[in-house]
Amino acid sequence: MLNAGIAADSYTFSCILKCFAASGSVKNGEWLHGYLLKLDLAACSCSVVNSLLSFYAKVGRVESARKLFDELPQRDVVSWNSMISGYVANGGSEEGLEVFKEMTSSGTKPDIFTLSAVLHACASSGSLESGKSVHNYITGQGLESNLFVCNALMDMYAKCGSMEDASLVFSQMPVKDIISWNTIIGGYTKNDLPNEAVHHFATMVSGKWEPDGRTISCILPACASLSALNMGRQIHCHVLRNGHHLSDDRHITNALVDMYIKCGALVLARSLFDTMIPSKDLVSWTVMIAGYGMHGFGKEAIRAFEEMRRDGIKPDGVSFISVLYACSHSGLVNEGWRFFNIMQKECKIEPSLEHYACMVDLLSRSGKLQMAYEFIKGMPIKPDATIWGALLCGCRIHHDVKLAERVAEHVFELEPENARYYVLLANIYAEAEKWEEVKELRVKIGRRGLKKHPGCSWIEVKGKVHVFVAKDGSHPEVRKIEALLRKVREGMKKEGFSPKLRYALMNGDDLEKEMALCGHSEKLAMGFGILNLPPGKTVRVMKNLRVCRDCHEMAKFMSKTTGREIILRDSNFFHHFKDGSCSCRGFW
DNA sequence: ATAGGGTTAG
Repeated sequence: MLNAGIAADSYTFSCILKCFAASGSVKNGEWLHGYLLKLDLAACSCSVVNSLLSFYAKVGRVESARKLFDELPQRDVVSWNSMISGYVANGGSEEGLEVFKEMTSSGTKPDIFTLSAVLHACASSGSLESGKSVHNYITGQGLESNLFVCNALMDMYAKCGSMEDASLVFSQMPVKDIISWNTIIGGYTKNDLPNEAVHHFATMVSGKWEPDGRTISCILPACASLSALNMGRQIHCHVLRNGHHLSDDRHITNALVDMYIKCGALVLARSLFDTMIPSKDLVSWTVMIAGYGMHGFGKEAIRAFEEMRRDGIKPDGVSFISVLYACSHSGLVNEGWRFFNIMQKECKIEPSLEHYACMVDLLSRSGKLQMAYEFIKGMPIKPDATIWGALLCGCRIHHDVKLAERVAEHVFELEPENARYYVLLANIYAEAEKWEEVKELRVKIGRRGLKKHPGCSWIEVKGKVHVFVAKDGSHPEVRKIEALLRKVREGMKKEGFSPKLRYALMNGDDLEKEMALCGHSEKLAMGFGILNLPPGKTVRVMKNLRVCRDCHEMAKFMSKTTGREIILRDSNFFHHFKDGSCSCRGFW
């Protein structure tokens, strides 16, 4: 065009800059910038300058954008907006908020584009405080009903962890669109409120809204965390019914594979994973590797990791966490060390706190408690409570009270308000029959007013979820279940399996301890499943905390005597019981 | 006909 002697106008330049931005052609854009300077066109056309600003932001040259922005003789609202969103898109939330302040004090009135960029900045820096002040500003401007603004507000509140505020915005919106629904559902899912997510999904569907791919990707992790296999299956059916535009979406398939894994359906997950030829990406592999780890198949996890690398996919930090966890859950200490080294030396990935936590977990689970302690001491970054907590868990498994006390000091100093760790130490004392120390800790928990999560287990039978809490006799069939469990216990004793009384975690005589063990929620749920599910059907039980060792023994025994498979999902691991043994082979 | 915005999977 230029060679033909046809003069380009500002529209031409805007179009071509958009092209350069989309293809990431930094050189071409910079050349055009120089060309425009010679023509002095940049000075007279706001739209061209703003195109240039947006070009620099999109190719990640936010410094060049800033330089151009600073030299502008006049700025309109789009210039300000481009500068703010340029910063935000390149990880400069703080700078974006600074520019916003400059903008308001310079007398340029922010519009809804400005506000969504600024809200995005608050969201990615996770600062609820600045988000709220922007919300106040929005209300002052009378923009609190605008659809775009509300969607951005909800997303900001969700990312800052306040679903109360997000749902308040949602409920007051005069008009909603699919993005509003996706944002609120995804917000609940990410903030670990899966029941709320499911509730909103149900409301959405019954309100004649058609879920799209994003909705599906938002709701599946909620099914996964609830272990709601039937609901997950129904959503999978919806995806299949709605044809290619949904089922070809890799986000959805990856989320489906993850859902099946976390619902205990590893075989289904693997066959779906296998259909993803050749479109498996890093996330697909990571999900599968983590899945094998969670189900106790460490060797398969390693095989998958190596297959992924052979396929030319470069592992990232998250995929290393998956493989390290898999090693730790299967007691593969040497392999774990190997991957920890590969990660740093070959892949040049700096280990994060999570990687260190995996290593501590790996060492302490396999009984190398002292080594784990030294490992923590030698960390180049400051260990947090989860790191020390992993070692504390190891101390419990291997009954090391002395080390536990030293470790607990670190944990309590770092997270004095987390009841979990006090309970953990109390359990360690209880298992060692140190009742005075147990009492002291209970007093401490009470004095601090801390709330601990009661253990509970649940099971789905005929479409209904039955929840059991330890020692809770409220379920109508609890007498029948207890009778069954007593019979199982007698059978176990006859074959020489005595009850693991130390896990009763109470001071008393043997009979009292046996009674307490019998009331554990996972036993009640398993017993209920055996009594109410058709013969031969797999019993799938979920528990919010870790499985008790005595319950683990009993599950093994019952899988043999009833000829049923039992799948027990606890807070982070699956146990598959079959013919008297468990897939975890003692590691968990 | 020209520049800027909101929601997904590990």
